[in-house]
Amino acid sequence: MKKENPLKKKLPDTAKETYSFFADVYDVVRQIPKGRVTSYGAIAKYLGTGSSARMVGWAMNAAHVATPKVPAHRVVNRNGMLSGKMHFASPTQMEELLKKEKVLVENDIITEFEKLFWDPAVELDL
DNA sequence: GCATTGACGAAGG
DNA sequence: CCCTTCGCCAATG
Repeated sequence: MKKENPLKKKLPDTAKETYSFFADVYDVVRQIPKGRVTSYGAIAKYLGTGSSARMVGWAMNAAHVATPKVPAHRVVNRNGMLSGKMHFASPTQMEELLKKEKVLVENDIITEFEKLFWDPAVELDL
């Protein structure tokens, strides 16, 4: 069952399969509990690592138009750094959102990232 | 159609 | 331990 896709307006035939990847990424990110965070690599791994973490980040770029809105602010790199904060409406938006969820951010790095880390491959237990 | 880039990550020096 | 290089895969120039 497909839902309305954010990029369906473009939807190249070559990317048809790739599209499932997008949907999966969005679905996983939406399942991230409040106050928790995960990494691009973790998501990629959960999806089978066959796609590489970069594709996750790339998918996030399109997540801005995904419905419902994907909490992309809960996704950071393996370093726990807010690498994509500059892609939000405001460079501080990501940080603000995280702090609202009791996620402390210091110097663009999530404090105790290891403790707040939410691994879909573990939590969702495949 | 080839070259560069990118919200990443792991490995090598 | 810090910095550089390679790999991934799709998009964009």
